Amino acid sequence: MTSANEILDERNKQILCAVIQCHINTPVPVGSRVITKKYSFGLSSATIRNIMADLEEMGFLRQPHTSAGRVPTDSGYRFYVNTLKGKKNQTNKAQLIELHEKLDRLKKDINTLPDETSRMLSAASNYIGITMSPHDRIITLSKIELHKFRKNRLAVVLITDEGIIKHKVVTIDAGTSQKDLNRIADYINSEYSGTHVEDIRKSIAKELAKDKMRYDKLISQAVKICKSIFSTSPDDVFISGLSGVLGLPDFCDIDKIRELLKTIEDKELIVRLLDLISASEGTQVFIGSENPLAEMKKFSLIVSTFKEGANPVGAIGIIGPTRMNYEKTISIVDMTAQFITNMLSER
Amino acid sequence: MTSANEILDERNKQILCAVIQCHINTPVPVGSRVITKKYSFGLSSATIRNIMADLEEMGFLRQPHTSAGRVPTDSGYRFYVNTLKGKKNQTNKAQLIELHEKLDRLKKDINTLPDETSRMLSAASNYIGITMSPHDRIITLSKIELHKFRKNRLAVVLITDEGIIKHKVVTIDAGTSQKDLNRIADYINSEYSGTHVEDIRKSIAKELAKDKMRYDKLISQAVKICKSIFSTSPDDVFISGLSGVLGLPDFCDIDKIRELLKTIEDKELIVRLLDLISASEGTQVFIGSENPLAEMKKFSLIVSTFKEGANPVGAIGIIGPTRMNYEKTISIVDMTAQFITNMLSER
DNA sequence: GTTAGCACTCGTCATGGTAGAGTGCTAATA
DNA sequence: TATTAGCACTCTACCATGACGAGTGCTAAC
Repeated sequence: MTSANEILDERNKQILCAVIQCHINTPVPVGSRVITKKYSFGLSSATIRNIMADLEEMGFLRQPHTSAGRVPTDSGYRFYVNTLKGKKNQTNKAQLIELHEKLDRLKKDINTLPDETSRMLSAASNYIGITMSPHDRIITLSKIELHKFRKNRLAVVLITDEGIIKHKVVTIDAGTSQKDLNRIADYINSEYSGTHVEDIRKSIAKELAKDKMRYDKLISQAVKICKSIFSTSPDDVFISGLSGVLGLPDFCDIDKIRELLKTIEDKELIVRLLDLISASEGTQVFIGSENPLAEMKKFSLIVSTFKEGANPVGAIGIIGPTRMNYEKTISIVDMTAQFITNMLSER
Repeated sequence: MTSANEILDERNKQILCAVIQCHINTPVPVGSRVITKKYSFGLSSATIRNIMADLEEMGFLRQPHTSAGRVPTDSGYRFYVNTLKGKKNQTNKAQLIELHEKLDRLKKDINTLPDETSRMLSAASNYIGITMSPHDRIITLSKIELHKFRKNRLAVVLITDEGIIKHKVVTIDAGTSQKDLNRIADYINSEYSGTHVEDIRKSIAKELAKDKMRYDKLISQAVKICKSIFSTSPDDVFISGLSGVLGLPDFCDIDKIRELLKTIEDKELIVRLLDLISASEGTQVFIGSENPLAEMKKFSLIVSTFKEGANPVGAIGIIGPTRMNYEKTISIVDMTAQFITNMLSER
């Protein structure tokens, strides 16, 4: 917040950051004495106490109970994260190299990439890694294939310019022959190849709205097929690192765990979340109550998008406790997104 | 175990079952008094106590500590489950109908069926539902399609007689044209259509072992492609109901939860498990230490397979605490497997 | 073979007392 | 005027204690 920058003088800012760093390292409320010991502000614990009382009044810290140390509030963390943005990324070089190596090992197949990436994210951060495959809005049809089997089943396979493959089984009129289907496929391919899938859907909807009778039976079948395959599905969300996060002292409460699991299990929710987020550019940080999802207001979320050329083709992110190592985690998410973007452009 | 049937007389069996039923209903050790109150064996608590001491000696019950009631051991549950097998399924009629309705709502698409089913299983049982799509061993190639994009990328799409679609992206020689690929696809389709995928893999391996030079470049490409797409992947495992299970008093221990999550997160493990299991017929019950997976020896597992004609095309199961409502859960798994088998044969 | 009765064991819960960490306030200091 | 030393106060965590209740095992009587 700029407001925080206005209210706080340099010294108070430094002490606030010190408190937060302390608390990120050790999951207990931090008292005035530890600050004087660990940092050399040249101030006594009494002075630190006064300042911490001020910071509490301003809403950056709070006391779990009287005569305990202080813990940061969401706005405290927010201030801290904002100061991080300003300064150059300080993440450990060795760690950086390790991350790069891990990323390099990811196969260059965009279809397995999300799963691998979410694993990698959780391993690197010790929090929960999530990835989402591209939204239809930004993927481009390369080819559609239709293959009939059984008497009235149709396998529809969609391949995009980005190398993404989607498939679906739909039911069709038993009368439709494979020859008809080939004609339909040819029609769609010639008409829509190179078009964004989202635009195809819109176009199809428009055609549907017009007088249906104007089209012959085949086209109406084609429209039906397209309509069903071009709908979004939450199958493309990958989440990992659940078991690891339970080791953190922040997750000692079983109800909190349940809440988290419930949110994460509902992939529709995560789709909505990442969808919402991929509208913006760059790496974003949501701290506790800032979280767009009500179910996640006790956790923090760091997300970014990766791109193919100018189009964002997917989102990645990390979910963790609000008491999170923001510096490290932000750089992991940021670097991963950039790395994947580069990787995709190299192909 | 038949050994139990030999050792135990009718009365002892009944009391053992009574203790187990009590404990399934309320998650506390059961004492001799509650047995006399809830059941009318016409025996005093003292007699029940003596019998319970006998049952403990025989390994069917155990005391968490002196002067606590008894809880069943794994062999206790095993005995109980065996008695269930004998008698006619007593599950609540209303529940049965509800289950049927839920199952009916599942779409008849074998590609979305596993996910939907696992959800349904967990909702019906309040435990964890898992499903696995068919193993290659038992699925039959209907058609393979090859589609080139970018300069050296190939989308391989596999459609089986069962209606299952699999896809993969592989890297190929940039020199291979779409025309060549069509020829390869034609070759595979003519040569292997109607063959079990597992057999195709074996055949391919054999051809590879022979002098490679005997085949022209195209065939060797084809072999390479087949080899890569016909490998198993753990993407076909669906798990749900995690958050629900945390409400159970059996999961009050955070370490136990972590153990469970770790097992479940590693889908390779689950693949191995269900693979192992689908070798046998019918509904199988694994109680605690009976579990084939070391990581799951604190939980119980009930599994079954569903079939397409004579071939099992997938496995379903439920994971829960050893203190599980076996009667209900077994019937849920059993019925679901049968229902899906019927559904598939109707198509 | 069954049962009543009794002594015994153990976990749970409420109580109280102590130690330690950390605060807020006040008065003294630079 | 800002800082600090000192002190009283508060609250938690921890431990020991004791009462209570649930449940057992054993014995003697039926």
